Formats: sequence, structure tokens, C-alpha cells
Amino acid sequence: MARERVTVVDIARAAGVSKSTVSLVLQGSPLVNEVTRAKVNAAIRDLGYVYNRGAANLRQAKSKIIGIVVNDLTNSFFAELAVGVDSVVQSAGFVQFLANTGEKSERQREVIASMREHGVSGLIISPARGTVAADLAPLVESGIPVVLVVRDITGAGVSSLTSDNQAGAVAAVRHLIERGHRRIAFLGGFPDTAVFQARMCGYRDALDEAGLGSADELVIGSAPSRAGGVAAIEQAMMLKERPTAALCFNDAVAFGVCDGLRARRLEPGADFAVIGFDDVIEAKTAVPALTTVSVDPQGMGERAAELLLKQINIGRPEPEAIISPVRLVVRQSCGAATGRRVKEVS
Amino acid sequence: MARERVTVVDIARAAGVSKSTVSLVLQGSPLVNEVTRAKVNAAIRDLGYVYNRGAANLRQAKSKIIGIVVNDLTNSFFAELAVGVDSVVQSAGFVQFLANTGEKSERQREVIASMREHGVSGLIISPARGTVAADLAPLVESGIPVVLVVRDITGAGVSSLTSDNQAGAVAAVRHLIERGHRRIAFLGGFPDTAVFQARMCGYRDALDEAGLGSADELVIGSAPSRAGGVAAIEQAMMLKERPTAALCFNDAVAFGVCDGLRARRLEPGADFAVIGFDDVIEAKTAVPALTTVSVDPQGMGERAAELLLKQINIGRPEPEAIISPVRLVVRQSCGAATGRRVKEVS
DNA sequence: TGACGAAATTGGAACGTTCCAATTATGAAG
DNA sequence: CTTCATAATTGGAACGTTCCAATTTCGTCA
Repeated sequence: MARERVTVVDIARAAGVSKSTVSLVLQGSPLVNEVTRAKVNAAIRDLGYVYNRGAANLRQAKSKIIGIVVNDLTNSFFAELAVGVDSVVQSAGFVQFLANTGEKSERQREVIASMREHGVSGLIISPARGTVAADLAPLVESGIPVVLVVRDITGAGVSSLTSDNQAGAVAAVRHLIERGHRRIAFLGGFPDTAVFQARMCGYRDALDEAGLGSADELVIGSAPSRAGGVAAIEQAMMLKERPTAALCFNDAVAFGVCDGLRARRLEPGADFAVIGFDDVIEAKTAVPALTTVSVDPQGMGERAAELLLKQINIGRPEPEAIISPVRLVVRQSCGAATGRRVKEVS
Repeated sequence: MARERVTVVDIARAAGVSKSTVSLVLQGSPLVNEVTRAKVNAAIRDLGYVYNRGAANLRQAKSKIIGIVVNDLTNSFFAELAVGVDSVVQSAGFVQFLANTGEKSERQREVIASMREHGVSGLIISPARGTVAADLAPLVESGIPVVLVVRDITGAGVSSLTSDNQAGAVAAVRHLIERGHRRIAFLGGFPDTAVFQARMCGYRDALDEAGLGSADELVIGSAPSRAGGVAAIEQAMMLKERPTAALCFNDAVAFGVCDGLRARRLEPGADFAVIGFDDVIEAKTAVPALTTVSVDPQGMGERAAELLLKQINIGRPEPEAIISPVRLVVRQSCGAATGRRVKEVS
């Protein structure tokens, strides 16, 4: 069944033209006569020709492949980010190489190398934990457009697209304070990441602004996962003076916090206010619906892809650092009455 | 900064050998002398050479790329499936092209075509809803190894890897019956899919086996999502004779059912038994932990990848249809006491 | 020293496309 | 019927690798 590959010269022979003409038809050139074009297209259909993009790339040295590497695909935030990227990249006629590093920088090195070997014309990277500028140096020196997303890396010298973590946290904590909370915890996340630091800064700022000092014991790190959220809230509830509300590192942690609360017969929203971060798809449909700082992962993927495509098209632009605005979406889990409110933040 | 591409002949010149020798080094041939190899490797490092896999593919006509197309990447079941595939494919020295169809068969057609143009040497497909054998015909005729995963398509003539949906449903419903439930619903999923039919058959079989006829009103379809679960349980609770337990189409539906139950002040596990299907990562950590039929998405991805690699290596094997066993993981949401039990099913 | 087999190296053709410069066909104007 | 411009078409080189067959180098043994 595996018959010989059919190539442009087969088509050319079948259509009674030269391979150059076939090539012209393939790339939709206006130079070719309508009737010739029709003949060629017929031959293409009849022989079941499939275009060999590899050969074309070899000649043109530009590939229509973009790579995206994420640090944790099982986290739905990143899955959504990837589909956002995919949607714009596809409609620009590119195709997406996706790799998952699982937070391992060794794997990250491998997949980036592999993508370069395949001649990707641009790369969107959500770096694994602990990635430093030097890791990316060979890549950026090669002149391939790169955009960092979610996590920025100082000194990398490439474009980045992050969300306004600090402003988001400020808005969330202000909202909790307005609702009368005085003892507010910050739960979950790895403290050695820039995203954690930014969100925690916002948390501290809002507290300071209201004249509520922040107690260190109320900042409790953990894995940024559902299980981590359960652990963090348990630790928080062991405190002598318990908090009555929490801003969580992300939605996964927030769900875990809700779980942990229920395990202690406390109802999130009614007995304890919880706010998440990210606004993943399930946030809206959970019970109680999660109040959260929306960063719109899919939209972020789209914007990152647009940024990358822009860089691919014009030659070698200034790297830009875009900070994407963020908004607080008030739902039930923070004890809000009923009506849904949305606050634009930055 | 975007300097000239460095090629094997540059390396050859720098190392004082021929391009053929460089090529030999590149593919780790034992034919080349140790000291020559060292010289070449040094030159490769010095010049910052990056291998051009496209050019190599052109010559060898086999590509080290495998494609995976899934119907809904935002569903964590498929995200996990993809990371399972990725892990084995990577360690076999392949790289993964991932595309998301969002259940749209038009998009599916496009991405499959694009993958063929890039010369993938095999394809793992979780087909979009409504895909029929004819859609896949040109692909399978071309002789590219294909394995269908999750959803089989009758008459496609390619290998498939599905889970034993029917046996899983039987085990789940038997368990509910053992625990004294008599009115058991089947909630969620699109009735026009084979997976739905298989799971519902199992549900009916177990009911019949116990002499409990199944009432049609207790089978309630919906979107296979969290929101769909909320809708389905609402409908179920409108019935004159309410069910006391439900087998859900998948875990997402099950979570939605739990949400809907709580919205009516019923505690899943205590007041109503719910069992899911798939065993996604969050099932274990949810509160209450979800009793579910585990299909191990990541493991399934791994097995699919192994199956595909096997087909790529040997030339043209018989298509096999593998039905992957499934097991009931008893946690809290079905009202089980405390101890965790696992039942092997098939 | 010469011969010989093994080990190492090499030049050139090939893979399927695109691009360039060159050629041929077409038609309008003189 | 020439001449020219324009529209279509074309052959061949090039892209960066691998593979084959051929060649060179080397060590060993007679």
C-alpha cells in the first residue's frame, strides 16, 4: 500500500507542464494561466499528492512552525494557554509544536534544542522553575524570535508577556478588606518564584494601605496545586489567631482550600472567604463559584502568539515586555451577596 | 545577530575533514576514529552548529515526528493523555506535534493534512465527534501508521486503543447496588457517541442482572462537562421518584453533579452517591474524593504511543484493537466508609 | 619490502522543493 | 508582417543532509 511518494515532477508530467509551473500553482501565484492551474490542480487531486514542507523549508529557510513549551500541561491554566496560542497560530498558517517540560530544566533544554533542529521560526516559552537567562542565551543569540509568557526572566533580552500579578492581588485583598475581613492569609505557591513574589507584594501593599500590618505566619507556601491548597489551609487553621479569609496563589490552590475548609465543616463563602487567581474554566461553574483574579489564560495565549508573529514578520524588533491587565471577578466564594461584579484593575 | 547558518561543510572545513565524516559523527557511527570524532565535536561546539533535521528527513524519508490530535485539550483527560504520549515518544527520540481540534471535524481535516505535509511518521488521533471512517480513508491509504485512541471508528481499518467502558460501568453500578441503592441514574454525556453507548450499556446490564429494570427517565444526557453535570442532576432531582445515586459519564460531569447537589444542600457521599469515570488527577484530591472508574489517561497515552512506535518500527502490521482494562477506585463520593478499595474489573 | 585486509575517510549523487534568469507564446500596435 | 510589450512557462542550480561506492591510510604478517 505504501506506494512511491508522488512529487511535483509527477504532477508536472501528468499535467503536461514543467515542475516550475506546478510550484507556482502550489503557492498560488497569479502568474499562471487559469486553465493551466485547473489542469495542475486536477492532477494533484488525482495522484493524491501531498506537499513536502520539509523540502520547501530547506530551500526557503523559513518554516511555518512555531514551538510552544510549557512547564506543566496537566495544569489546566497551561492547557488553555496552549489552545489560545494554537488558535491564532493556526489561522496564520503556522503549525504548533507543543512540548511539556514538567518543570524540569533538563527536559526544557532538550525540547528547545529539538525545536531548533526542526527549524521553528519562533518560540513561546513558559519557563520551567529555576530557568535563568544563561539557559536561554544560545537560543536568543541565534536570532530566533522568542516570547516568554507567564514567567519573565530578567536579563534574557526577549519579549515577555506576563500578567499584572501585583495589581491583581491588591484588588483582591482590598475587596476582602472592604467586606470587613481583618485577618487575611496568603496561601500556596512556591515562594522562590517571581510570580509568587509579585502576588505576595500586592497582598502586603493592600494590607499596609489599610493600616493592617501583615503577620508572616499568614503567608503559607505550598505546591501550587489542589493538594497544596489543602495543606496550606490546614496549617492556617492551626494558628492561634485564625484568618477569616484568604487570597490563594492560584485557582488550583483555592479549590484545595475549599476542600480543606469543608473537611473541617466550614463552608467556603459563608464561613470563610476565598479568592483565587487565574480564572480557569472551572472557576465559574464550581460550587461555590470562585471569586478570582482573571488572567484569561486563553486570551493570554492568543496575545503571546500575536506578539510572536509580529516579531517573525518584521525582522528584528525591540523586545517588549507586556504586562497584561487583570480583573477581579467577584463570585460566591468570597461571601459576596448574589450579584456578580467585575472590577477592572489595571 | 542572525548570522549565516552553519552547515556540515563549515564543520568539515573547521575540523579538516570531509562532510561525509561529519555526517558519520553526527549519527554516532562506530566507523570514525576517536580522535577525528573529538575534533569534529569540538568544531560543532565552537561554531554553534545546529542540526537541520528537515534536510536529513528529505534524504532519508523518515522523520522522527509523531503527531497527536485531540478533540479537546482543555479537558484535563486529554491533556494528561497528551503528556503520557509525549513521555514515551520523547524517550524514543521522537518529537510530538500536538493539535487540538475542539471537536470540529473541519479543523481535524486541516491539522491532519498539515501533519502529513510535515512528514509525521505516525499519528495518534482521538477523533472529533462525528468522525467517520471515510474521513480517515486518505490518511490510512497513504500507509502512515495511525492509532485511534479513546474513541474507535468502525471500519477505519487502523489500530485502536479504547477502555473497557462497559465493564467499568457494570462494576460501578454493581457497587452502588451492593451498597443498597435501588434508584440509580446515569448522568451526562452525548448519547450519540460510542463511548456513551458503551457506558450506558454497562449501566443497563448491571441493573438487569440485579433484576432492577432501568427507567428511561433516569438516563439524562448533557454536555460532558462540569456545567453539563449541574444541568443533569437538576433535571434528575425534578423527577417524581428521585434517584439516590448516579453513575456519571465522566469525572467532569461528576464534579458538576457534586456542585449541583450542594446547591440543593445535599452532601455528595453522605446524602447521594456519585461515581465518575476516567479518574483524572483531581478526582483523588477533591472533597469528597471521587469514586470513579479509573482509565488512567496518562497510562493510556503511553500505551497508545508504544503501540504506534511498534507499528512504525515493523513495517506494516495487522491493525490491533486493544481494549484497556479499567478499575473501580472506591473513594468517598459513593458513601463508602473510609478504607480505600480498588476492584480490578477486566 | 611488499602485500593484504581492515579501518577510516571521501566525493558526488540524490532527496523534493523554490527561485532566478531565460525562453516562448500571445496579442496589440504600427 | 514586423516589432514590442506583456503574459506564461521553463530548465537548472541551490538548500543541507545521507548514502553509496570508491579511495586512502594503517597495521600486520610473510
